[in-house]
Amino acid sequence: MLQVSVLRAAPEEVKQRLAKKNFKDMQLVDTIVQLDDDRKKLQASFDDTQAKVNAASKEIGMLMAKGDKAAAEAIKQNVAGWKQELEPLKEQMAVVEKQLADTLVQLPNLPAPEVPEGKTPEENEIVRTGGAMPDLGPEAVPHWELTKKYSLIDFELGNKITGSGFPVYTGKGAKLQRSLIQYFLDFNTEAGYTEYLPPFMVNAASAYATGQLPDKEGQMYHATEDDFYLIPTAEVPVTNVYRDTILKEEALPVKMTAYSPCFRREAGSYGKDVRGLNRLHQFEKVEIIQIVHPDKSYEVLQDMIAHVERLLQSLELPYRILRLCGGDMGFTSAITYDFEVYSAAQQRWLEVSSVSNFENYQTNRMKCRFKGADGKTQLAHSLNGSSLALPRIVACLLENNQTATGIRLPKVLHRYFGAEQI
RNA sequence: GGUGAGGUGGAUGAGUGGCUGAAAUCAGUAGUUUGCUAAACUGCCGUACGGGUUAAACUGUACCGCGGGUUCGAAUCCCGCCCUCACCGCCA
Repeated sequence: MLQVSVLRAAPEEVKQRLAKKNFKDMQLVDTIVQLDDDRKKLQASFDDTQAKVNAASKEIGMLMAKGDKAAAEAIKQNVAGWKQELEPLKEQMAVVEKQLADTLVQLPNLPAPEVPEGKTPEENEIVRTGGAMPDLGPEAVPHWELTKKYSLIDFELGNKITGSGFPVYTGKGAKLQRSLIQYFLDFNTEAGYTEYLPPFMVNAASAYATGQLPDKEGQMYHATEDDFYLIPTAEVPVTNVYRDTILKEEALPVKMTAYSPCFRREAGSYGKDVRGLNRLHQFEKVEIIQIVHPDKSYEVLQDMIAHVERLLQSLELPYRILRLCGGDMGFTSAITYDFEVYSAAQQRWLEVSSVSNFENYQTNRMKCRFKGADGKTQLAHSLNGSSLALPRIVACLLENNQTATGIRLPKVLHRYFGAEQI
């Protein structure tokens, strides 16, 4: 969440930047500043009164020790009065603090200056395009036919076992998943990321810290008996490794990578968007996460983009990198670059990665700080990106590499998959 | 799931109602001294939210797993919850 100090310092500038993100509820900014004023006043008066109570209590203790019971009793009368004053103050403070917290989380992160103006995905900016477009013959088919033809994925079986959006990978299809996960993790750890294998369910505090709650509650599967949430991405458990911690400056940057299945309810999706592997309720993904010094986060963002780009290049897929416009960005992000690969048979671009700098929006919620050389603690910056989400990569690999005799695999996968084609 | 024992500052660990935001030791850090692959001594060394200051200094409040309660006063007493450990049960 945003820091109140930022809102106080320049409320009008904050509003302007929020407007770029297509945020409408501008009076919230003023509401927050007002609530914070109220909070400060209440605390000042509460603290003053409490100080009197504390001083009196100490005095009572000393009088009792001396045996001056009468004097002690007299002071007790005063204390009783102050305590009555404290009760309503305490209640008001709790109310104001809750309002402040509830309001503050309604503000999205501020977009970085270089975020393009725009409200819809059409207004995203294409940064660059890479890889060679395949030249498929007219007999090319979409991946949902290929997965059937080669017995790689059984969507109907998934329907029976669970429901739609829960595919069952079989035989070489399952092995391809495993190969990709293994390859992606190796690629990341070789670049200095430490591998984590996190829990696939988190508690509410963790979901709140990375911003899934309260904003996207309906997107997550919720195990109500134990109040756990199935993770929508490994970002949630892995970023929370550093919740409520104060790092040493020399511990930065923290670089983490993790494989996990991702669970998303995707309520309201339909049509060709959800056909085959395009959108699932459960899918596999490898994520990269960094926690860095605030001065370095934009440099690191470029590193992460280059890292994901190299990974896509190694898979020999045609791709493009988009800089998302303000209106299409996520709630918690300051800037986001999406990676899309071209699905030759569907003739459309499919998102396979999203690399974002959250600046201190997540770390402020998480209370993830570091102690600088000057001894002061300050919030770190957090970033993350997919490297990569599997389903659409698989869709493109299958479609773009289909031949009359089978499906070719890119060189880097040969040793993981144990064969050069399917 | 059951029974028992516990959860104190970076670590170990003292503290059963007031003089404890918390002993002591270790680690960390600044310095002094002696000098040589280091030792001794001294100071400093939690977090959050306020007040205050150009910035400090200084100062108020809260925090000893979390949340309530008793009391003039709670790390200390009571209740609920969470977690850890041991044993039992169950089990990949």
